[in-house]
Amino acid sequence: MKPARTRDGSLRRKAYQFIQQQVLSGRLRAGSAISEVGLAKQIGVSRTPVREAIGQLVAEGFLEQIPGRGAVVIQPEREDILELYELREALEVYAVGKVARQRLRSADSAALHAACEEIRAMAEGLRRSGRERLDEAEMQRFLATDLRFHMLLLRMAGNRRMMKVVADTRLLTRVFSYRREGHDAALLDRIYQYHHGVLEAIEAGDAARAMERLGEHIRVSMQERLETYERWEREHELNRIMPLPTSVLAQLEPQGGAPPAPPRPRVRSGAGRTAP
Amino acid sequence: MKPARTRDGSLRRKAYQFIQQQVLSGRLRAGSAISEVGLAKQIGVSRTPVREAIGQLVAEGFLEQIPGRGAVVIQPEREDILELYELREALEVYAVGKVARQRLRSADSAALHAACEEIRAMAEGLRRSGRERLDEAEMQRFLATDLRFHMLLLRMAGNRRMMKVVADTRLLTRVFSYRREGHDAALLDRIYQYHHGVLEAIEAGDAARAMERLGEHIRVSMQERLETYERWEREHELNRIMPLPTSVLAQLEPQGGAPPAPPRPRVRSGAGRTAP
DNA sequence: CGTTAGTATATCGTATGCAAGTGCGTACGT
DNA sequence: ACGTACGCACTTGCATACGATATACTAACG
Repeated sequence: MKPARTRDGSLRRKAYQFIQQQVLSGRLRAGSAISEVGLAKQIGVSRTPVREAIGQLVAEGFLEQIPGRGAVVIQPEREDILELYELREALEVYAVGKVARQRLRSADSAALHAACEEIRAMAEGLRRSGRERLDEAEMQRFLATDLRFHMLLLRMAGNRRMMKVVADTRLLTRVFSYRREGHDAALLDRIYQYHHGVLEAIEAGDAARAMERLGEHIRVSMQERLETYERWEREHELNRIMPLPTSVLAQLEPQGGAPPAPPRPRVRSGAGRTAP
Repeated sequence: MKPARTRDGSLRRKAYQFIQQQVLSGRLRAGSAISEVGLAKQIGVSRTPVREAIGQLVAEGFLEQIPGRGAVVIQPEREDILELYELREALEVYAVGKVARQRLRSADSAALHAACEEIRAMAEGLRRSGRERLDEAEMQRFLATDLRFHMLLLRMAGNRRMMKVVADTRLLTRVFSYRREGHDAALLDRIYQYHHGVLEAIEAGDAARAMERLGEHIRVSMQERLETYERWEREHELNRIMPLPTSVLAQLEPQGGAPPAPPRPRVRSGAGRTAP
C-alpha cells in the first residue's frame, strides 16, 4: 500500500498508460465499462490518480462517460474514422504546403528520405523473404516509420499545436485497428510511392502538387481503413447473433486476458446503435 | 459547505468557468500563479473540483503547470497567435471546401446569410450613430456573430472533432485579446465582404474560390491580431519599467464579480492570503 | 402471472487529511 | 560584512471518508 511516494505525477501517469494500453491493445473491448475502483485495485493505487487519468482519456476521446455506468471505451463508428482522417488530411495537407514553400534544410531532407527509403526496404525485404504479409513486429516497425515520415513533415511546418492534434488523432485511430492483418508488399509499394512523390514535390518547391499527393495518400488510407473496419464490423455483427464459445475466443485472442474475470457476466442491454 | 449536491459535476463546472472567466477577462494576468487552495477558498469549494478544473484548463492550454510553483496563466507569445490562426486556417479552409462541394440546405443558407447580414447591419448602425468604434457590448455581439458564421460553416462540414478543435482554438485566442478596442466601420465592412464572398462562392459551388477567400480572411485577421498584440506588447514593456498605480489599474479593469470580495492584492507570485 | 414498490449495492462527486518536495527568508558562523 | 545552512510556509500528489444518486434485484401484491 506504500509504493514510495515519487512526487512526480508518477501514479497518474501509470494509471493513464495502463488504461491506454488496455484500450489500444484491445484488451478492453469497445463498450466495456470500467469503474474507478476496479481499475484502482488492479493497478494498486487509489481512486484519485485513476480518476484523473480517466478524465484525461475522456478529454482525449478514448473513453466516454456514461452517468450511472462509469466510463466506457468508445464504440468506434464508421463516422469516427471519416472524421479522424479528414482532420489529418486538413492539417497535414496544410502543413506540407507550408513546408514546400519554404526552403528545405538538408538535415530534414535526409531524415525524410531515410524514412521513405525504410519503407521501400521493408517492401523489398518482404518480397525477398517470400512471405505474403508483414508479421506483427514488422508491422509495428512499419507503423513507426510511417508515423515518423508524417510527423517530420508536421514538425518542419513549425506548428506545435498542429503537431499535437495530429499526434492525438493518430493515436486515437489506433483504437480502431488493434487487430488488423499486416500489409503486403503491394500496399507498401503504394505507400512508398506516395511518400516519395510528396517528397519529390517538396524538393521541387511545388506546393500544390505536394498537397495534392499527400491528400490523396491520406484519402486512400482512409478508404483502406474503412474497408477493414467494415469487414471487422460484419464479423462483429455475426458475433452478436451467434457468439462463439469463450474457449474459442481465448484462442483467437492470445492476449493475457483479464485476470479478475468479471464475476458478473454483464450483457449490455440494448446497445441501441442503429446502423444505416 | 453544503451547497446542494447536484450529482453532475456542478462544482467542477463552477470552478472551471470561474477560472476561465478570470483568465479570459484578464483579471488573472499572464504569468500569475494560481494555487488550488487559494482558488478553492475564493470559490467556496474544496480543492478537488478546483484541481480537476485546473487539470482540464491545462490540457486545453489556458494554464501551464510549473513543478514547484503551481499553475500559471500562459504567457501569450507572438508565435502562439501564428499557430492558432494557422490551425484555424487549415481546418476552416478544408471545411469550407467540403461544404462548397456539397449541396447547401436552404435552412443553412438562411442561417449563413443572417449571420452575414447582421455584421453589415452593425456596420450600418455604427455609421448611423456617428460613433467611431463599437463599444464593449456591441463588440461582444459582433464576436458572437462572427463566431456563429464560422462555426456554422464548420458544422455544415459535419465533422464534430474539427469543430471542437476550432472552438477550443478560438477560445484560446481570446486570451490574447481580453482588452482590445472595438472595431470601426471600415473593418466591419471588410469582414462582411469576406464573409459574403465566401458565402457567394459556396452557393456558386466554387470550392476553390470559397477556400481562397476564407483563407485570406483568416490570414488578414491574423495580421490585424498580430499588430494589436505588438502594440499591447510595447505598452506592457513600458509597464514593466514604470508600473501604473493600483488605483489607475482598478479603473482600467471594471471588476464585477466576487460577492465576498476580499481585498485581493495583486497576486503576482506567491500571495496565498488566508483572508476572511 | 404481471406489475410495482422497496431495498441493496455500485457508482460518482466532493471534502479532507497526510506526506513529500521546493523556494525564500532568516539567522548563524566565519 | 559576506556566505552558508537551516527552517518555514508554500506548493502539489495521493489516499481515504462521506453523502447522494441511479440502477438492479427482490419481494410482495393486485
